[in-house]
Amino acid sequence: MYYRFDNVDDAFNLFNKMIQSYPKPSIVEFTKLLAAIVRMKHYAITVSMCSQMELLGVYWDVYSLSILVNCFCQLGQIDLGFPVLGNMLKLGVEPYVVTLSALINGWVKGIRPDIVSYNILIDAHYKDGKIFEVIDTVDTMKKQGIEPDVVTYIILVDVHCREGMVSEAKDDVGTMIKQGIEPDVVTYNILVDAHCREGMVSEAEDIVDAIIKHNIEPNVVTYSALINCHCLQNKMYKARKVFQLMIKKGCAPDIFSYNIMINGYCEAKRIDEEMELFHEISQKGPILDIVTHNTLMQVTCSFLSNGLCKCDKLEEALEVFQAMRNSKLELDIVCYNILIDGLCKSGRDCQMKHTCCLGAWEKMIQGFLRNSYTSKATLVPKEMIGTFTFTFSSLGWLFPAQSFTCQKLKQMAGLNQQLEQVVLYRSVNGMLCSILLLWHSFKPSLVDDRVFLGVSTFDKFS
DNA sequence: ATAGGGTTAG
Repeated sequence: MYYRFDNVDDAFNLFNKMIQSYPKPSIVEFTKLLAAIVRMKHYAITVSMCSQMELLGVYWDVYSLSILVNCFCQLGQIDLGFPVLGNMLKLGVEPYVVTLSALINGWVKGIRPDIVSYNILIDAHYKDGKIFEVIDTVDTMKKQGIEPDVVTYIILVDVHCREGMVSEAKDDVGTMIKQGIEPDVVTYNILVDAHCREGMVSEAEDIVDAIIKHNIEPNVVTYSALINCHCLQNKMYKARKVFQLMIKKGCAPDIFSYNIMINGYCEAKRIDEEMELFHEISQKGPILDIVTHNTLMQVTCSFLSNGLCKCDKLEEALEVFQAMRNSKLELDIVCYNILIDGLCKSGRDCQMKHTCCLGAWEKMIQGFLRNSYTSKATLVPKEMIGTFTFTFSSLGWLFPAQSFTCQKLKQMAGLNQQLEQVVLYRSVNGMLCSILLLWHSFKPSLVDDRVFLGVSTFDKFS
């Protein structure tokens, strides 16, 4: 049985029931719940739950550990995350030294890594840009008598594709087949996408034709990659054609396909068609997500640089932003960057900036409180850099490192005297991550670690 | 029950 939730709150409620029940549910039950939350891409919440489970003395197994480790990887917290894992497992080892290799090297109490553990680690190394480690881990795995499977090969194919080595990626697929591992639609999707990115459109189309002949049905990802390919070349009529073909073949467009189309129309400055499509999804399509909204904000903000209709366009972007704040959508770093960029371009309207800062503040505090990272916040020191106060905090868990955002904020702070303080956060491993803008209504004297330590201090602001 | 693919800012 799987869990499926419409929103995180329901999952959260169930989790709270589970940790209060007696006898306490088995790790299997917890794992099913965690898996459901991971499917909703709420990695930080999952980590937080794992940490509470540890306090309850739940026994970990290779499945639950894989989920946890994967969350760290998805959060881009490879260096930071694994020590926490080590700590959680009470290995009694110095923090910052232990990594997932603890699991791989068999240091973790009797839990043997399986093919999934290895694939997660291989993928994590790859996403971290450590290609040597990718190869190394594959070797280690083989030495342990675990042979690469289709997922392992897919990562290797992806490595070659992202390095622009498309023909090498094709060779990988040949090797797979020789090893008796049948490439699946995911494998071919990577190849199709890679060819599109290299501008080899007809080759991409040939691959799709070839896989159909091999009785592999293209799926929504295959079609989306092709659609995106045409969009990137500004050939919207072709994109539309594939979009319609997909529907005709009984493959329902998902939010990705719609977002790709909408973005394509935006880039082509065909706003009418973009809005038409937007209304189409609003009525009968999948639920609009953060990317859809961000794209809408982006298209209005893109007018700002042309020096056209400055204020009303920014007003439009702010309306979208407001709608997002009122929704259950979790605002992300791209959202803030688009808005901050728009604010910079549009001059220095205080009211607008106020809206932006307040939003950033509220969302971060909400996320922070819900994820209950209070204990992590106490672990970290504080330092001053330049004219800004950099405070170390666990807010980095909410947003990954973004130096661009920080630059924009500095620019903005310089422009606006009323902005009393810009506080930039760094995660423990020293990477710039989230931003918090403190508006003048918040007393600067409260700008210290206490601000982040929980509800009691938060009350002072609300 | 866990792992892999397609979208938005710079």
